[in-house]
Amino acid sequence: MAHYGVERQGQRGAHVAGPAVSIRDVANHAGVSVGTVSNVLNRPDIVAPTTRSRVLAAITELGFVPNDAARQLRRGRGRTLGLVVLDVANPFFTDVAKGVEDTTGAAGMAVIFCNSDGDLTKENAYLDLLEEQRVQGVLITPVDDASARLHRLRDRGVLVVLLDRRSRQADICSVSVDDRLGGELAMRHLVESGHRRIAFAGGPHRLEQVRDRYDGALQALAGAGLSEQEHLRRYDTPALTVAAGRDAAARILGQPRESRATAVFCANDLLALGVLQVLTRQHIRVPDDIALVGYDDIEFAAAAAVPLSSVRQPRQRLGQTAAGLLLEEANQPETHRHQQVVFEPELVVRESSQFTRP
Amino acid sequence: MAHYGVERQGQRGAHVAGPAVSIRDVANHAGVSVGTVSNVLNRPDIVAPTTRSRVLAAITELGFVPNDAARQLRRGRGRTLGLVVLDVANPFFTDVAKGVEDTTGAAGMAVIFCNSDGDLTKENAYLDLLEEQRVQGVLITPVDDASARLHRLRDRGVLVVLLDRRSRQADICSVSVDDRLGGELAMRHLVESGHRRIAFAGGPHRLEQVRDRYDGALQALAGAGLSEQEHLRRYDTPALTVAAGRDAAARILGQPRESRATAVFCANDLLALGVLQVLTRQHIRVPDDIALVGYDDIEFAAAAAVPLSSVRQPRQRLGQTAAGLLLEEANQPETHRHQQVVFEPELVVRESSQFTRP
DNA sequence: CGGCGGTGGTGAACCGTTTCAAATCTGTGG
DNA sequence: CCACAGATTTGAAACGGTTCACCACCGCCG
Repeated sequence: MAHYGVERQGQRGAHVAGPAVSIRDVANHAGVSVGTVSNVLNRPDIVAPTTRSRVLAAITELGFVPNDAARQLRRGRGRTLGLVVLDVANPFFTDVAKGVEDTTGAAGMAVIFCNSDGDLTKENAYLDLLEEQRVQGVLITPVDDASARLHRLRDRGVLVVLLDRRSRQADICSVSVDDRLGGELAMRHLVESGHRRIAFAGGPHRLEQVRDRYDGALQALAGAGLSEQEHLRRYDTPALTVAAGRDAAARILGQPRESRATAVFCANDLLALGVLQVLTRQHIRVPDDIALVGYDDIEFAAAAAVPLSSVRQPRQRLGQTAAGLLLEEANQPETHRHQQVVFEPELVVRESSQFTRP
Repeated sequence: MAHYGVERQGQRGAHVAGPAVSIRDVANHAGVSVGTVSNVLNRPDIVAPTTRSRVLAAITELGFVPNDAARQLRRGRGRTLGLVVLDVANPFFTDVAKGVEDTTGAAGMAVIFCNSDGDLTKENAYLDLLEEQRVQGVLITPVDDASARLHRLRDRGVLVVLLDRRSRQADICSVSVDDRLGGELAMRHLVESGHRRIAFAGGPHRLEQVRDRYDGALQALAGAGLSEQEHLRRYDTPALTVAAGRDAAARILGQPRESRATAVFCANDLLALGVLQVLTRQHIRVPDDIALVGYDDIEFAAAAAVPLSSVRQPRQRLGQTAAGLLLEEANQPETHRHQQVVFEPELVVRESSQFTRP
């Protein structure tokens, strides 16, 4: 697909780009010293009104744009922060990112957005990069535990806040959602709907979110007096994507009809959408033949072939809160206390799991 | 929703963060000069093997991490680049972003991801920020024309590549998809399927993408000898989101049955999903009662309630190509020639528009 | 009229790299 | 034994801001 036509234009690339104007040029042009210009920029109140306006005029006239690298070099730390997520293509994370941006944008900070893709190597590469950038801090959903690496970062002065992951150490802030509870809610709902052969699709189990949701599911089973071996079957996926969901569905449908699961709980909505896609394509009725519950309640869950039951998380709030904690720690280090914020998830029941078999 | 429990931990925030180790410390520790350390970092080949390894040892021993701000200050430009998109929450843009990341990551560059949200004020604020960061370049899908602003950027030495938008000026690279053609394909398909009352949902018309897709649709109509007034009706939306789509659907359904559109062409898939959601909820059959075509062919289009016909764009490739052009211009400014790459879209017909009325 | 407090403004040091001319070292051929 | 080329290494000058000790000036009080 996508043939394309390139149109070459005669324009040569070499561009003039006159030497950038510096604070020094502004000072000359306004007939003041560099220190004064700097003051106009940073503490306008301490410079006399007439001087100030003269400097400001020079600034606009010359089109001066301060060089943040220089500022940063002198001040020690810049005004950017890093956000490392597991998957940009997952709407869950883009919503979280929106929340982060809300908060940081208001504070005039820039976000360097990094996508680890669930790959430890990429995660590390990005952390290196962020450290070289001397970011104020990092908001991260780590691929695995990573606490050693993160503590090292901290010791070097980079603030760290865990996102969508509960911190085990009391000295690192974290903002998360109770995934065990979420898993429990979903599973209890299925059990109470009468399901006795349930599939859990999710992975990699390296991800704490996946493990916790699974553990929560187990707990719900146990709570109902049902055994894991008899009633739950795990279908591991290599990633939490639509494609992985399609694959898991194929495996589930590979089972003989009489022992096949009557309900599937997916570790996130992308998986669930993938599963759903295969089920509908094979004319398997949802929820009548197989019920389905996802996780995250992304916007597309409600718009799916069969509106998807899902476990809702306060995505945007997650991002806002995490960014807020980071900014607080950056700006009031004396009064800041590390904390683990844990939100509560909420089950949203839609058609994909609405009542069924006895 | 989302009550939450905070658990405050006794840990105070104040953290030691010993003074960052600099190239000077490394030099001392290794018994060489700073120049040599710098050489080890940047041109390892010109330093004697024994010295090199001694320096490298010192680096790891002290845990030295180069300060990019200082490097940038000296070199003039940093190793970051800005990406400004209209909507992070739109999978189209996250796929584009993935493409950008592929290319830049391989080149060891970081991406500062900015979300203008279709808001000119935010767009400008982000451009200011990127300029202060002295990014190498900016990949941007502008809210409106913006060429004045972008040229000013350019003149200050920031490379600019237009993304998903064709550049009118020959001196700026652009990577886009032929939106007129896309609109034409979609509309022709509907017309050929027999539809004679068609709705176009999209907006704001400030966005060139929207205008072009609409114009393409008009062209297809004209090509079939059908008049705009009689056969097409525009439903403007304030944004290209699912919510806006739901709203547009309500307006479309507000029409009397006999004059109501029998097909809807949406300027993007998010809108289409919103429309679809309302239609299914109101038990209006798709495509029998109303056919539907979206645009972008995001992953969720195929997994929708009724698999969505859509106009596919090479999203990831768009990002890769744009980033590639930028890097090329940055690294070989002498040989670089500005160019406008235009990809061709492709109509993907699915159930939402599969044949219908005579 | 001299001393004084306060307001504005100055200028040089410094942040951590890169870069480059100059210094030093190592062999080598004469 | 020396001049000389090539290979390494050195040291100091930028880069563009922020910061801070210090200076100049002004009006006021005693």
